[in-house]
Amino acid sequence: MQRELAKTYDPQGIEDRIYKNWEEKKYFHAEVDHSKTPFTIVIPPPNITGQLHMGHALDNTLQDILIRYKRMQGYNALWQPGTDHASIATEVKVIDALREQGIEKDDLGREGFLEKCWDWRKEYGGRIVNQLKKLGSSCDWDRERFTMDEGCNKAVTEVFCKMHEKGWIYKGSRIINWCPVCKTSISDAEVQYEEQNGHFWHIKYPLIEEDGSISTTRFLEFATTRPETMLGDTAVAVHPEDERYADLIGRKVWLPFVDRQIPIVADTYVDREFGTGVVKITPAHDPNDFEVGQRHHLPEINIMNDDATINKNGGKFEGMDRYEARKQIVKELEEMGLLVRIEDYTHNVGTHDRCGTTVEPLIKKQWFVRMDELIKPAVKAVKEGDIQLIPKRMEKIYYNWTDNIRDWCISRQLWWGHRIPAYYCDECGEIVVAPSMPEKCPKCGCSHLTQDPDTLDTWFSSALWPFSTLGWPEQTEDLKYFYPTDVLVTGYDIIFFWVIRMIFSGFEQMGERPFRTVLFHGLVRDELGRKMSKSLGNGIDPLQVIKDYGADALRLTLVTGNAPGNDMRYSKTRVEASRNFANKVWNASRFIMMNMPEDGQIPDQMPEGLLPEDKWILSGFNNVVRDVTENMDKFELGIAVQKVHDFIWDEFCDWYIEMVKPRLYETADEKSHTAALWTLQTVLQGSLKLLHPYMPFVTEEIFCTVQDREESIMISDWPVWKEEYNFPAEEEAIEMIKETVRAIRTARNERGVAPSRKAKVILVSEDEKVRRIFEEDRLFFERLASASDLVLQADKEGIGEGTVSVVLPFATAFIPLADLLDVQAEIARLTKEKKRLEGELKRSAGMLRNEKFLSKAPADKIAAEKEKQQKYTQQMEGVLRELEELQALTN
RNA sequence: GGAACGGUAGCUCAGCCGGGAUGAGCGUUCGCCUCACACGCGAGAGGUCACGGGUUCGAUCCCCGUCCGUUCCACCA
Repeated sequence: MQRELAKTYDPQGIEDRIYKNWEEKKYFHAEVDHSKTPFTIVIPPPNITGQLHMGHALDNTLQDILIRYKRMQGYNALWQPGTDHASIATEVKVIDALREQGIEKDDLGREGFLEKCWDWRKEYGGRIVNQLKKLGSSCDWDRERFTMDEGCNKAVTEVFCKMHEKGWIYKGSRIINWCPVCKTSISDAEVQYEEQNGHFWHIKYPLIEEDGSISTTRFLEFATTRPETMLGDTAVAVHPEDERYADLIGRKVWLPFVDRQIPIVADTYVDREFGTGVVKITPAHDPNDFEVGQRHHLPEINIMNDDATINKNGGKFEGMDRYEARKQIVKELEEMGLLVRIEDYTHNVGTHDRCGTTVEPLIKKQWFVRMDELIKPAVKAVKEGDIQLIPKRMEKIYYNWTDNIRDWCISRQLWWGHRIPAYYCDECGEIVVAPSMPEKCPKCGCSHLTQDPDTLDTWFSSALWPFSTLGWPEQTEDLKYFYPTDVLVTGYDIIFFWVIRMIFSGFEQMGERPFRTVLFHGLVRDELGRKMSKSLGNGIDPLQVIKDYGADALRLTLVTGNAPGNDMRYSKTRVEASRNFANKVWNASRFIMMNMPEDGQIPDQMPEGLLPEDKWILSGFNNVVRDVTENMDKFELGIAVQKVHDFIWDEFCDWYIEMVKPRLYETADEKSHTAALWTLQTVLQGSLKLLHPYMPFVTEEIFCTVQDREESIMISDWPVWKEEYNFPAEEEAIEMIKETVRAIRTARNERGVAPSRKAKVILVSEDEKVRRIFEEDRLFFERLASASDLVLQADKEGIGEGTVSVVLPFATAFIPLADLLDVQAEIARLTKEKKRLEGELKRSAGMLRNEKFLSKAPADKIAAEKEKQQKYTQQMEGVLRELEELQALTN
């Protein structure tokens, strides 16, 4: 049984071997089993273009902890994995890769390009999956899905057709956000506002006089950040109650360059206080102007091509880039005397979150999802608590979005994605939405139809993920059994993109919430608190961390000391601390293995003759089991793992193992020896189980390989609180000894006594119970307190001068160290102690003298305070006695 | 403009749904290579819990205000 084990735990190699074994044994696989309760998590599907970053590492660590915990608790735990086609992200990458080979997207044509995308997916789609495995993720890989696999495609088509039929998906001309580089529309959620330094150009348009001539004296002045849009102006607006312009409403101004006369309209949208109180109106290129235009039936003049160059509506500026046109227009306005001044101006500019290009709002015919009705059940579910958001404050962010929701633009002018199942009749233009190409046009009967060239927003398919992965639209057994899922774990940054859309899709398609709980986590930032980003180059590669420190260390680091929804900082020293803990666990186990009997046999059941320290640690373990389980059920994973960590290190290793050593080295008492071994083994195993969800590899390595056990820890039973492990009396007794040991150590330390130098300890206590406790535990007490001999007595009989005294509430310990005794130093030490006790007694007395406290505070608080006071009083008496004697010596 | 989060030991952060700050890791001081572990052991030092009010017998915790930091939403042209 005894074998050579490395002095330090080295995760390299071990982790891969263990993971492979888990996979081979099919431990991650879940099947419908009505004898068990399901527990389901669907993975936020990583992009196929993705590389594992710290955000993924955190997200998947949390999911793995939950799924492993529930699996051990006996749930039928399914972690449904898969990847996302990531429409635009992938398309951009493929285009870039092709360009390096000198190939343009259009050269290949749609079919050819899509082939390249699928090649890409084949090559890189598995990469992130393998990286998730390195982390230890216990996903059911047999069920791996892809947002563009056959089933998901079917789900997308089904939803599109159903919602179209219901009138909730429609095609319309609306103002949308356009990316001139990606040449596609994007949704509101994909627009990122960035503060930029720009200019505010103050411009004036001449008034058209009554006789139709262009005035040379009367102008209407306004300001704009985008002068080039004036080419598309179809009005200027003032506030209806603005006296300055009251007489001008209904008249016209002259628009230079395009030589157009445009009306002055009155609209409350205008803020009289801002600038001159005049706004130019460009309905085709500004969302607010668009609305003004609708109200006043203004023409919408699009002045831009898809690449943001000016189109033929821009007259002589046709063909110019938007910024070039801007420059030119400003210059010419100045020459015409229509430029009043230029002001520096900092404002927010909408950019495309993928490529950073400034988006252009413009009018396009696109497909939209009507949101007003769809969102209602999603709001209700959160309001009524059917879906719980953790932390709760995320609800405010959620409602902020749902309350101001706008229709969702879902069509994209991209090729990689789900092609919109709409077909146009080449003859009559009829639109048919159907799962597949109709034989002929239902209106004119001709057989020439063309499918809509656009694809869907990538989030359209992700929104269906919780049920499409389980087989929907088929009514599969999996779907009935595993849906709704239990927990969704994700970052708060995709609450709008994904979480909300899954919720309303779940209600709409399944008639039920997609998950009960959403556990949000924050961002992993760098050591300086900055966001990790490619451009900053401050990203930390989790795979490198795994290589250097092990997956367990990384996982522990990511979950320790972090509360839901809060951002955290990555730091190397924290990973090192985690690695050190893995090593600590390893060595504690190594110690136990080294002391196992040759045949490895220890009793299964609790043996007779457990000593107080055995009962103490068992009781402590029992409490940790209860607390940790409670914390985990509340998703307080950081707190839970802290408790496991502290128990293993501070209680089990630092105290219990040290207490038990004499019994292991001196095997004279067989019964005591066996009791110690059984306790060590029982508490170690239980602790490993509690730790397993967090640190799956090291716990498995010890549980299986080191302890030579067939069955994996990951399918073992989660510990439960047991009455037979509950020993409150021993807890109290051992705590008393610990306190004494610590006080003696401190006193010796202050005297500069080396630990190797042992001295006699005389413990004086009138309390017979106290003396009995120390008598029973003298074996380890002597060792821990560096006592050569422990003498117990009821009074100070026979204690001579030259002893260091350590005053405790229940006893006083005397250490004869005549040669080292410095009376003045002793007096100083005791005086300090006296001062501390005086402070405590004052506080306590103050509270207990306060009649309002006595009359209003709960009884248990009062009792607790009285107990404290008594304890301090006793200790104070001892300190004063000792001080008196020492002072007598000096006289 | 609206909102949220954070301000606790030198650093990074837990915690506190009102009752002595025995908080954690790292760092630091002193002593130890003590037969599991120096990725370690023992013992310390270190905090007006941002500031000002209020509620309360009692506030680091609840309420209001202020300052500082971060973020989200809106986008006044």
